[in-house]
Amino acid sequence: MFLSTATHSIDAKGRTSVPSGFRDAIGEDAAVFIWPSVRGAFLEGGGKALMDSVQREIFDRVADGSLLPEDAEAQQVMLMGAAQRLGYDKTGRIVLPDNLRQHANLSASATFVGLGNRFQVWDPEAHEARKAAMEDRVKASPLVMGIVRP
Amino acid sequence: MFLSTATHSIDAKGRTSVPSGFRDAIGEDAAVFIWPSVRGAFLEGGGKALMDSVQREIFDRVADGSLLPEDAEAQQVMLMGAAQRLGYDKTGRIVLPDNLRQHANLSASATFVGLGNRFQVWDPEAHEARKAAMEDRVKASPLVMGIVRP
DNA sequence: TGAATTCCCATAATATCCCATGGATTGCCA
DNA sequence: TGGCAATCCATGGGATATTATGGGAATTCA
Repeated sequence: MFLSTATHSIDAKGRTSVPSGFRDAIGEDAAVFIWPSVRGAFLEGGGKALMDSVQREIFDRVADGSLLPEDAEAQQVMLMGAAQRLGYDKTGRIVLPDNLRQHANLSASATFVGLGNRFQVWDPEAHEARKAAMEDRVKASPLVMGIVRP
Repeated sequence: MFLSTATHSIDAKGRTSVPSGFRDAIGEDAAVFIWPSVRGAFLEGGGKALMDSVQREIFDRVADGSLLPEDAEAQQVMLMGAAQRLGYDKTGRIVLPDNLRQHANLSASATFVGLGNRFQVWDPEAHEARKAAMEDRVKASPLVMGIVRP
């Protein structure tokens, strides 16, 4: 499970460390899958398990009629077509390709945000602003915590 | 799994490199299967596993009555009948036959787009236009990401 | 025999691996 | 509980391997 938030530096080679907790969540195949979000200037990602889930989810929805084949293909193009498999070395580092860096406006460092089954990568300042907005929204919505089924 | 997008040059002999990530996804039999799309000026393709899946899928749908035998044969003609098995050499290159090149209007380079269990091959500019359209479509349709079942 | 195709080698750019280091945290044991 | 040792983590730099691509030699086909 991808948990917590960590900011790591991006060195001259474009390398950055995947948070160690994320690596534990991924399992044996040492790689993350990252793609540009269609919803803003940040990256989305996960492990192999997430990619498999996405693929199955798209298939199932087309099969049960809740997603048009054209929409399914659009999502596949924007997700699978843009996603990169980034293997990390023994020290847990990936290299962020230029196109991903540019999409998220990443320069000296990157903020990894765990979201359970997936994670996001933000420019640190952009994430601060985003987080403030999220806090307001949470306060105005029905909180899950407190009424979770035991 | 076929992931990411890569544009590779087509040299004077008609050779182009299959993206290395695609080769990893294919396995031991060093070949891709490519055919002209019936939906537009691009190519569709995959590995041996995809061809087997397509064949089984067609069979199953005929068996459960959701596909007419005549339609099944039509699809077989346009898919199996048009598909080419293109083996790649030690450096990962295939030669794109003329009929495929012409169908997709390929000249100096080809863009490979991973779509999970399959991929597409586009002329680079055509793919840019297509991708923009896909992005609009994605923004207007229910996103799979974010609500993937854990 | 001529044209096309396949195979093989070369190369520059890039990505990957490997070792080293410092800082912080954790664990252990008195 | 306090302090020392060991471990883990993030990061830097250099060495190695891979990739994409060009060109030539060998082979096949008509």
